[in-house]
Amino acid sequence: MKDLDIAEVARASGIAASALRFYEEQGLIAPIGRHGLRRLYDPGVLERLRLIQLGRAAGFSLREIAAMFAPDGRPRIDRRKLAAKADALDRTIRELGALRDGLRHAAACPARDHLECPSFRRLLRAAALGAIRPPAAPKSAKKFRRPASTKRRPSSTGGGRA
Amino acid sequence: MKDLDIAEVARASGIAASALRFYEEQGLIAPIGRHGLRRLYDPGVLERLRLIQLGRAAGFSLREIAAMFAPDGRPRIDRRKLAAKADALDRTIRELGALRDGLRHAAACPARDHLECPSFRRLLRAAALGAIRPPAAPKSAKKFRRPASTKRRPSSTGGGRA
DNA sequence: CTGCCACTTCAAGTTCACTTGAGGTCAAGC
DNA sequence: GCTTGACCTCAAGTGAACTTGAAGTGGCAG
Repeated sequence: MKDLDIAEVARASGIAASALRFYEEQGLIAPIGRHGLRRLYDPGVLERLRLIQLGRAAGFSLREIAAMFAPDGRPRIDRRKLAAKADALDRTIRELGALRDGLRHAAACPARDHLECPSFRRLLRAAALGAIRPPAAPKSAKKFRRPASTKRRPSSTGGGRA
Repeated sequence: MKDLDIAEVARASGIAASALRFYEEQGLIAPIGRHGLRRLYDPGVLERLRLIQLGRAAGFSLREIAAMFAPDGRPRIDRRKLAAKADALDRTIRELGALRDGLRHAAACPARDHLECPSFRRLLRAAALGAIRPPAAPKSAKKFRRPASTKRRPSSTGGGRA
């Protein structure tokens, strides 16, 4: 395939060009070359970006993601850490599952005060078992400059605590 | 039960006193009174804090959480929004599940370059289907005020994009 | 009554992940 | 050959969620 310029990558990945440059600065991606000043990207960068987005969604910091990617390109990953992360993710998933059930219950439960509902409290208690590591909060989302859609609403960030 | 002072709440919840004051400033919690200058909390605040932590883990911003709590105290929640959030959570959970599987696979797969492994690529593709909303990044996690340590290493935060 | 020190307020600082703005370059179209 | 404008760099700004520091207050042990 032909190489892509930054605008094409931005369009294809849904990631702003400024963010792509930032990722490069952080060592997460790299262009294969330049055409004049302009960066040229191998189409494979799109897969890498998907991996990055995924990692972010899972609560990894860019630094952590960079660490599991290796500076040179391919995902040289520490298998032990990977397994540990998978376990952590599993816990998070279970907690989020409990939260989801709690939300659904709250949406359906006729009780006026959810904290009075025994089943809601049970879910709450179950979900709160593991020390939760809050994800990071996106800022706002500017998009790159597409006309419609892309609603971008930050989510949250957190201060995790012991 | 007896009322708690801020240090007790911090200890019981695992949330720093400074964060509790911050939450109060943001309208997320409130003391039931004061003893002199000192805040006194109803033990019920602990449940509220669990809910807040859970919400943060699920990717809600403090603002969003405050919105679903109501300024007066009880969780007056918009059932429609709740259901929508549950659906969004469900998508996130599925994506994280795919990511977890991908991580586990990567930890076990003998292929040197995971991107060359068809099953890893398939997982990647599956996981990337939904536009992912990255969570927020906790700053560090200071704990409340333990003597040593507190190394402060942030984890991640994210900028989501369409 | 004295002193301690946990608690208080308030402003400023920090981290993360980007975005924005100013000023510059250059490939391509006219 | 000149203009255009997408792309460039670099510094500074932004927002979220807290933390930190300085200066003050007051309950309570002694």
